[in-house]
Amino acid sequence: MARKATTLADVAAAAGVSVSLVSKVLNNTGRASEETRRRIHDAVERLDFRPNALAKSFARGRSELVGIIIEDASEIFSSMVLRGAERRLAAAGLATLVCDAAESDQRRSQFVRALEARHVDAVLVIGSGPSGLYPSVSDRLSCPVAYAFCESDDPADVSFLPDDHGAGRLAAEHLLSLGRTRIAHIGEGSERGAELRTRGFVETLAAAGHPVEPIFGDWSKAWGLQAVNRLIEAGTDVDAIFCANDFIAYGAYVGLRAHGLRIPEDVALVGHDHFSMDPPQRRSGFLTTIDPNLPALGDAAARHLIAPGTAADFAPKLVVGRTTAGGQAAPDLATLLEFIDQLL
Amino acid sequence: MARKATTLADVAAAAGVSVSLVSKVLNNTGRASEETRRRIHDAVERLDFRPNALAKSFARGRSELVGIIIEDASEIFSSMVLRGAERRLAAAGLATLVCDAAESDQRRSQFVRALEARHVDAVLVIGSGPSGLYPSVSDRLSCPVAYAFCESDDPADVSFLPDDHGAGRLAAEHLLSLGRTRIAHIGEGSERGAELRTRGFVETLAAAGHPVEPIFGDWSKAWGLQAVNRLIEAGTDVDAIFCANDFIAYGAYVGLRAHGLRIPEDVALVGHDHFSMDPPQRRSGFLTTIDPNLPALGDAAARHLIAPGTAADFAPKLVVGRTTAGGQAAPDLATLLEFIDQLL
DNA sequence: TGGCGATGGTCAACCGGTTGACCATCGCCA
DNA sequence: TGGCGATGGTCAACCGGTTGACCATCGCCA
Repeated sequence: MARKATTLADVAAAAGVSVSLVSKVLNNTGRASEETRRRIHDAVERLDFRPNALAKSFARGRSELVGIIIEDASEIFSSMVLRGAERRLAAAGLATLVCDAAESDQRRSQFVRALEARHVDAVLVIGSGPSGLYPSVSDRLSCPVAYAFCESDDPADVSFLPDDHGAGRLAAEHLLSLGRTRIAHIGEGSERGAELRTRGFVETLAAAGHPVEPIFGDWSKAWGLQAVNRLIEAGTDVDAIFCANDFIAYGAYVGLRAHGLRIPEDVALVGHDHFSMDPPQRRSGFLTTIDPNLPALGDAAARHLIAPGTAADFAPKLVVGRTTAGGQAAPDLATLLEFIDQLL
Repeated sequence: MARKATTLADVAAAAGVSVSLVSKVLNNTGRASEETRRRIHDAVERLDFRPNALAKSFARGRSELVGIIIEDASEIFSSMVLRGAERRLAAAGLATLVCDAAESDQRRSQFVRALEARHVDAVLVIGSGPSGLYPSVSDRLSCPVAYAFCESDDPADVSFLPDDHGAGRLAAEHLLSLGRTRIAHIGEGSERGAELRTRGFVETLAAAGHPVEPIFGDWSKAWGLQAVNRLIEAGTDVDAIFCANDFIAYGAYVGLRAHGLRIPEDVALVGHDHFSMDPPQRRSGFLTTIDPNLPALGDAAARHLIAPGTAADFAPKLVVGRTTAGGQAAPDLATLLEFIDQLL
């Protein structure tokens, strides 16, 4: 414990060469004979030399640290983005300094100053979705900055947003591919992401000759239930529904079942988000849904910071479950129990 | 952007003093006349000097960085602990390097090495609850280490665990204070935390002359529902139930209502965890529950690292809701809708 | 045999702070 | 008037790497 760590100088002495040569050999720069390299690596091994990252950073003027400013780390979507970004950065040997700004201007400013002081190599901002513009912090930082899961209010900044329009299109294409034609959409009425999903969905269906009259509420299961009741009471004849998120879809499921409709035989059901809130692990297989691929979004933003220009795909993915897949066997007992728990 | 940052030397030149004096004045060490201090602070202001944290850390041999190894950052309980720890560390000017080990030995080792290389000042390990012992990493690190939300397998380490036994006691005391006497417990049968809650609950009631026969299942709403059915079908006469977590309590609520029982008039209901999984924000007011106070646990662990010996309280807290509080007005419409959504 | 490029290495400055040793000056007291 | 402690400051080494300039030696070719 705390025995003086071995330094480059120790290694140099042990190998009988200069400190600078050791540095060069370990960084694969400069020339050295095979014999000398071997002696140096031997010494490194014997003395268990691990370079002092602090000194290294200082000497290089690069901290090998990336700052991440996140508006709400406990929010599930942001945290997915964060997770994807962190993995990519860690793989590149970059550690991350995560700051939860908690929507506070003061905390945000404080963090920006702290990150600047620590000379981070780059900063990634993770916002709280596509609603509204994020106040740019780029001019207060002297390193590259990228914005993920939000759009900077400075057009010069690089922002990464999920493809909500594409998500809607994907849902529409899936339902069309199943031969459904009497299609409804239960949307959400206030957020930009929902609006884009609705547009992607409606436009794709319109182009295929199937006009849709979306109806709008909030993100809740209660709204999904209510919306289905409203559709059925109005006599609307549907064989497929796309819901703005999975909660709404769960509510819709209950509503459809309550009216004696079979899923997917009578009505195919598609959600969006690809997660159940019930115990932490994701469950899949039940609800067909669109996965917004948020870790890939974070990954793409991180890659942009590490190596600008690298192409990265973060398109939403269709996840087919039993609410659209036809002809599958009856659910087994475990699945059934899980499902009851889901609905409860 | 990227204009050469001002250094101590710039400030010293501007103030007409030596670099070392500036350093001493800014760190409040060493002596200087009022006049000189003023000139230095003026120069700092004018040149917008912000010390290079990288150089500072290097010179001091302290990184002002704390490593946090967390087994699953997306898990709600761990993340509460993390949040509490981060706030405390940030308040002390310490930035955190968070590593999500994802239960992988390899990643864990990798992180330990990385943290050691970066010369972090301390390391906090956040485990995944009181089940099992956490393999100590202290001997691979040359800085203080603390364990939160898990217990290290090395007795020499300092571990912080939630007081599950106290949580059970708290639930029992609350129900007793309401005059309930025919009390049941719906427990969970596999995890150590649940076991401790059960013991705290049962022991407290036994001491008060009210023996309890706990029944055990899993953490699900389905189990809560099933357990209530089982109790009622067995003819058990209860006026209060403590459930191992909130999910079970929700299920129990549905079961009780289905049997026409009023809550809290006929049966008082207490859960544990203090969160609803439905949309990210916590909702309260409905279910009486025990809050394990996990942010305070994280805070306490962080304080231990910053200033060992500091007393810190992280006892669980009783949160009284409408499932035990009697005599309150009927819920308003908004609450009712929220509740329906909760149950769905 | 003289010149030149390649090979294998050393030297010293530098990154930007911190810290202990040291020094000059001043006022006060004996 | 000599000595001493307090005041206000400077000097230089140090933290542990990195990097460009430079140098000696060697083999090869003209």
